[in-house]
Order: sequence, then C-alpha cells, then structure tokens
Amino acid sequence: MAGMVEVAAKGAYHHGNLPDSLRAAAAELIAEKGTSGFSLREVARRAGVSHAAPAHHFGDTEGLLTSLATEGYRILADAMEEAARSGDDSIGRLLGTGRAYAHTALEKPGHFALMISNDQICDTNEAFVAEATRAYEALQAIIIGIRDELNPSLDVDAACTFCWASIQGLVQLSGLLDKVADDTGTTKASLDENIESFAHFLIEGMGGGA
Amino acid sequence: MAGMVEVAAKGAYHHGNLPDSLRAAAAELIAEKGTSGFSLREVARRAGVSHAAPAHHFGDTEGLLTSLATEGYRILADAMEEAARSGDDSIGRLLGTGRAYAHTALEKPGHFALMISNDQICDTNEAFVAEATRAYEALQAIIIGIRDELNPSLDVDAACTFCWASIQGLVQLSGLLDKVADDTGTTKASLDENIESFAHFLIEGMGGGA
DNA sequence: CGCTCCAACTTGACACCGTCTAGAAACTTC
DNA sequence: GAAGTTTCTAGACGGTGTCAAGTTGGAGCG
Repeated sequence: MAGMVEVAAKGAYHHGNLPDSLRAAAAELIAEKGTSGFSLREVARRAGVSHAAPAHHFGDTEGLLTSLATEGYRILADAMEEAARSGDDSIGRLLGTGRAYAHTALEKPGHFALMISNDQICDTNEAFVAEATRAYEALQAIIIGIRDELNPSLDVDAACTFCWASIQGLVQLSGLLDKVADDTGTTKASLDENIESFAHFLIEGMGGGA
Repeated sequence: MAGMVEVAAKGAYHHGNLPDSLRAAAAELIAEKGTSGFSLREVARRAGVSHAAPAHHFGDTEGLLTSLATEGYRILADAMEEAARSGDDSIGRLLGTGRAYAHTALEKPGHFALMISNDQICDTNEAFVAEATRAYEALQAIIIGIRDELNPSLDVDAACTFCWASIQGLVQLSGLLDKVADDTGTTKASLDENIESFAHFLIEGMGGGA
C-alpha cells in the first residue's frame, strides 16, 4: 500500500485507467483553482503522463471537461433518484432531493463548477444530455407527485424550473464552487438551514400548504 | 458621425477614454465567446491599442474583469432601485424588480456572465462589494415591505436569499449568458412568462397570499 | 517658447498554454 | 515471434498573460 506510487489501479494497460485518472485530476484542479485555473497540461502532469496524452482519449479540452460534467450529472442523478426513493411523502421526497443536490454539489465542487458554467463544455453531447435529463426527470417525478397529492392545478413545468433554479442559485450563492470552503462544517450547516427555509417557501409556493 | 473612426470620444488624453473602451470591448467579447473565450490581447486589439496597454489601467486580467463586474452591479443596482420606486405595492415592486434583474441580464450578458461566475474576479474588491451590496439592499427593502404589509413573521434574510437565488438560477438556466440568443424576442417573452410564474410561487411562498 | 516631468502607451522578452504531427513503446493476436 | 493496433511521448507552432524597459506626447512652469 505505502509503496503505491501514484496513478494506482493495476487496471488495464500502460497506465492503469488513464481517462478516470484524468477526470479525477481535472476535478481536483478545478476545485482548487476554479474553472479559469484549469489547464490541460497541469492535469496531465498530475496524472503523471505527457502533455499530449489527454488528447488521445478526449480529443481536446472541451472533450475532457464535457466528460467530467457528464460524470457529475450521473452522480447527481443517482443521488437524486436514491433520495426520491426514500421519502415518506411528496414533500419529504422533495426536501430529501434538495438536500441530495446540495450535498452532491458540496462534495463534487469541481464537477458542479463545470455543470453550472454553461461554458467550456459541449452541452449538445449525447451522454451529457442523457444524464442531465435523468437528473431533471428525477425532480419532475416528485413535482408530479406533489401535483397529484396536493394541488391538481399545479403547473409542473413551471414548478420544476422554479425548484431547479432555486437550488442551483442557492448552491452558487453559497459560493460552494471554486475554492473549497475552509470551514466546510459550518458551510454545510448553514446550507442545510437554507435548504429547510427554501423547502418551506417552495411548498407554500406550490400551494400545497401541507 | 460617419467619419468617426473607432475609439471615438474626444475624451481626455492619447486615446480617448481607454478604460471605458476596454470594458466595452471585454463585455462584447465575453458576450460572444463566453468567459472562457476571453483574452486580454484580443480586447486590446479591439480597442486599437497594444497588448500591454490594459495592464497600465487595470493591473492584470482579474483587475479588468473585476472592474467590468463592478460596472455590471452598478447598472443592476440602478435598474433595481428604479423598478422598486415605481411599483404600486410591495408585490408590484417585487415583480418589477425581478423583471428589471432579468432584463438587465439579457441586455448585458457579458457583464452578467462575470458577475455570476465567482471566478476570474476579485470578489473582495471594495467597489465591487459596494455595488453588489447596493443591489442586494434594493431587494432587501422590498422584502421588508412585504413583511410589514403582508406577513410579520417573514424571515427577511431567508426570503432575500431565496428570491435572489431563484432569479439568478432562472437567468442562468435560461442560458441567457454566453453566446447571445439568436432569437432574443421569444427568449425575452418566455423569460417574462417564467418571471410571472416565479412571482406567483414566491409570493405564495412568503405567505402573502395577496 | 523651451524645458522638465510624468502619465499613457509601445515594444520585446519570457514562460506557459492548447493542439498538431511524427514516432516510440507496449499489449494483442495470430 | 512477427504484425498490427492502441497508448503514450517528444517536439514544434502560434497564441496568451505578465514583466521590464523604452518611447511618446501632453501639462506645468521658467
């Protein structure tokens, strides 16, 4: 264990699993220095390969970053789907899913900085769209549940947009992305408080009244 | 008029008003190519000066972009304050201010991409903080009005965060930043529709009921 | 007017970046 | 073990941000 040098994973061929190593290094770098501090050569350096190695797997910078954002949406969609499964009622599922979103953002700041940026990635990439859609539909299912259980006249599309925009705006306002927070403890706590407040506003706003 | 060559403004010294020209060129460039497509040398080129000229006024890239973001918050704060003055009641003022936010974002995509990014700018800069605070306080005043008029138990801070996050998330989700929309007409229309929906959710959520 | 001074800008250099090309290295397959 | 293919390396190119030094042109003053 202690002898393991760097890239790890006995994996497949020359270098272990280079695509995964590159994604991990990229996420780490962006979490440290923000999306503008990203550098393909620095990522290659951290993964212990030459500066041109990434190109072979991802084509160019946009390719690597799109791949990283896609991974982020896959993680997010998984977390949201799991949260949606474990709630007691619609309201509980919405609250849990909001927490899942925020906590994923907190744990994967490098991924989220990209996912949210709408810049430097190819947002028409098939896999990317598929994972992003899956995350969106996890929320949509919950909103439909709220409509059916609490308010038949609820505009599902508008409510989805509203919920998504709110939580995304909160995450961004909280400054969770770029530069990892020094004191993640209190950040996480205040974030949860805001989630609770938001849930209250959202539920009231959707006419549920509970 | 037709004879005006480029930098215009008989202005002050050598080159007219270079800082303003550089900010304008930077906003244009970011609106065209996104924050990642920004280049100090390209900005200097568009302003018709040498590649090192910007450094003399702004120090480095971060200095120029922080200055541009500050200008953006000044424009936003002005627009919000004016909208807040012209509403009939608290609800009308909130709705108008939301529209002002979104329309400013639509008109100044280069500025907003920066303001929202939390990257590439120095968010502890004094002037920057002052203008951003002014914009935030314009919203805060309205929320306080809503509390006084409609719901004495409203948590003002939480409501402010919620409103700000919602509108900011909406603007970002709408993809208004980076690449100017081809068809701004329909974009603007659907944006207004969303603003209306959001206002409904927000007002209900804050327990106003109207 | 001539002179100095100084802010505004230019020029050139440096290291770093993304990408392209050609070639080496290692694993697969027969 | 030889051929072929994928994986990665090495080097070159133009472009970028920033730093150092030099040039320009207007302002203030004798």
